[in-house]
Amino acid sequence: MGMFSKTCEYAMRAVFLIAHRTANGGRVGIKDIAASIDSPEHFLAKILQDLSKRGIIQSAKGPHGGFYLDKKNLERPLADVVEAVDGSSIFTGCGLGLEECSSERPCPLHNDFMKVRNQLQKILTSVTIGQFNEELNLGIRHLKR
Amino acid sequence: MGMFSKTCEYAMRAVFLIAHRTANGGRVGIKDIAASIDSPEHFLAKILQDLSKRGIIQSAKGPHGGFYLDKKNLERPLADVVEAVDGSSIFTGCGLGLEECSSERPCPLHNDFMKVRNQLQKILTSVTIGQFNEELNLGIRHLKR
DNA sequence: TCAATAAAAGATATTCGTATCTTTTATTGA
DNA sequence: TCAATAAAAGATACGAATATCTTTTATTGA
Repeated sequence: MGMFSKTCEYAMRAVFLIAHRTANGGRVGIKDIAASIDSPEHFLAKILQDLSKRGIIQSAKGPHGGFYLDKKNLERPLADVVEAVDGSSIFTGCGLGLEECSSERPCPLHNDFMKVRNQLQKILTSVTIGQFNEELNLGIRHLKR
Repeated sequence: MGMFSKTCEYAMRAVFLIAHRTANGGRVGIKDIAASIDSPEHFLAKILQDLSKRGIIQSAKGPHGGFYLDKKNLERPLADVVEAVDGSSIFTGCGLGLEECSSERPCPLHNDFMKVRNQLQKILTSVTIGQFNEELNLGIRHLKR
């Protein structure tokens, strides 16, 4: 696996896609999303249900229903999605898996890993969900394959 | 999970411990290692068997047997351990899990993630397995809890 | 040669992330 | 009111990572 769980990868791709597709109003359905980001439909549905319950994305049932994002959520940092799905351990956990690793009681890699984690956190908190809408429109950023 | 698999975390802690314990000759047994890094003994045994087969660590059977490291392996970069266990995807993979993510066909986070991965790779290739022996002796670095 | 030691190897079990399928609930428009 | 739509919710399945236990092989020293 990469830096994040598969679940989290799908979640990030999905929120980017939803932002891109609904920035000008409207909603996008689960089938459409799944096809657009190349993810298993029913599995993604579970993930989006969860994000919806947490208020990170919006959803509506029935005809013309689907997923969308309100203004506030468009400006939300991607870190919120990651934290909702994978937890905050990616930002705070020890690289060697120690429970009590800290500056006072460091593992061999503590100092080095702090830098990596901080950089990662900086990126994920500064990137917003809606930030790539234009580049996705232009087709110079991709969410599948 | 964190940045690496649990298997990889155990592997890293184990090689640091073996280096620390056998730098001045001798060997260290699996029970001792497992207790010293707080890992399940039989599971760790499998991991070390694999590292041994790959030549990243040395082992000897029988009385006074155990695991150890030769001079060459002491100077090996930690990246070799990570790559042996988790593969190289941590250094090269797309943050969003895309197969064909590249500078020519980037995902939204491609540029940002390249920096993180490069920094990680730089750290893991510059850190050697034997680098922390002294600090482990002094008890200012830890490998358990 | 033999008994003790310790890793290697094999078999099996468990847990969790991932995935699929079915049923239910809410919404819409005719 | 009704049929169609689409997400929510529930149940189940699958596979890989994690973990445990047993048997085998190699080595040592007496």
